[in-house]
Amino acid sequence: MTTSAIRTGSLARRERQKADTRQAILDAARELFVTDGVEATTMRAIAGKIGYTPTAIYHHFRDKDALIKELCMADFAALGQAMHKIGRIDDPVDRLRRMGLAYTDFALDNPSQYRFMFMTALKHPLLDANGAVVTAPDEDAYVFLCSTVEEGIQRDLYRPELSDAAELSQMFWGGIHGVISLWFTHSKDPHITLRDPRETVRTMCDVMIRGSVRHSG
Amino acid sequence: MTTSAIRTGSLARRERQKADTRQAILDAARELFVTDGVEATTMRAIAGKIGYTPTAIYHHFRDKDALIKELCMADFAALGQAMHKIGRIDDPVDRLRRMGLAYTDFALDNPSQYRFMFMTALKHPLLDANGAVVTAPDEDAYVFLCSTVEEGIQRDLYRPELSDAAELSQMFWGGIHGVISLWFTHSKDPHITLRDPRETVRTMCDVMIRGSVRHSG
DNA sequence: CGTGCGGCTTGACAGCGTTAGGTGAATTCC
DNA sequence: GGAATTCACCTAACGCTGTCAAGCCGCACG
Repeated sequence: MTTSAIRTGSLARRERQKADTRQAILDAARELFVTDGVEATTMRAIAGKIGYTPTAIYHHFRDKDALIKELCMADFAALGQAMHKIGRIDDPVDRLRRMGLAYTDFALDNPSQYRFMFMTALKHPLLDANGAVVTAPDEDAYVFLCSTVEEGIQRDLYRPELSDAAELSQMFWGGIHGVISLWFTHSKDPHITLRDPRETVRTMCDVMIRGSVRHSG
Repeated sequence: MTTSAIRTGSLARRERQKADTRQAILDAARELFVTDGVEATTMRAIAGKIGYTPTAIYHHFRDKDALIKELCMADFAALGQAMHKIGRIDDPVDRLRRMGLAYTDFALDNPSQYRFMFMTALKHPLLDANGAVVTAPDEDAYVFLCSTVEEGIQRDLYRPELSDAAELSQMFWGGIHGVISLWFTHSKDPHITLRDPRETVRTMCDVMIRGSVRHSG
């Protein structure tokens, strides 16, 4: 009894300590990724920031990619949460517009995360600890977008030729994503002076919605 | 006279040989960049492909970035040329639509080039051999886009509140760019099945133009 | 014929992600 | 209580990268 209680207590403490270290790695990595960028952040820098050797990280994460993806998943969850806050709005078209603006805010407030989430191709699909393909966390936000568009289609709010919810969703998503990513890659380009991306996205939402709905006159 | 003729001849040959080597480097780099990607292509691989030592490249280009940019500039020129082929179309709105489709074709036909041209941030601005800031070659296509939009505004083809040519241009450009870049980064994502990007761009052009022009009923 | 220029090579450096093998303290077993 | 075991972490190294200082060597020139 006592031994078992001690054992479980010891085990629990050990696991908690390991979890703490793991979290410390994640925190250090997140901070460096945000300030220096993902590519420029080295495993050695992450380890040094928390007083460990680089190899220690490999006891908690398979490789650098796994570490990045772990952070990425949390970001997808945060994005999904931001999207769901919009869920209350009744009119699916208005909801779509609000989602676009919220998505833009998320991207511009978390540029480093956004870059990795949507501007880099994944090498191998996300795998969890068991090696199984992880149900995409971004499915959350994307499915929410699709269902909002689908709802508008069902209610005959969009023009009849725009009946493909997936295509329409990808048009909206892609459009906003494009303005955002152009801002990230070219805002410091001396040759092109970009307008404020929030303004451009706002205009784009207005234009796209007006071009999509029925009785647009 | 004769000596001067000989000297110039020798010099010319030498310079031609150097230019040939330089071009060989560019050709090898281009091929490897396209097949393996820019990041995955090493200086050693480029040099090996044409039978030189890696350091030989540094006698023709300041560093890897300069080599990449040299290729990039040629691509910008090609894109500009593709855009100018559209220049004949009278109606600036129709011209805009055609430019969007041509831009999409260029991107999907030259994915590797496009990736570097518009999906990576430049570290330092383009410098020519003299160290002066190079007049942006992409200005060509971008200025062409802006002037097409501006022409439409001048002719009162767009809605009165859409009077900012730069914002409108960046909205069109960003929108199309977004669909394309989402395709590049997520077309192999098992969680999201993207529609054919050409189709999505076509729909987007229709929607955006209908949402932008006057008398849209 | 000597001299020098310059394209190219040799050999190296520092840094990267990553790995095999070892250390030492905490825990468990007898 | 002493021995055995576990395991988080470290030491040392590997192969790779972009890049550079110094030297070689053939060709053009005085």
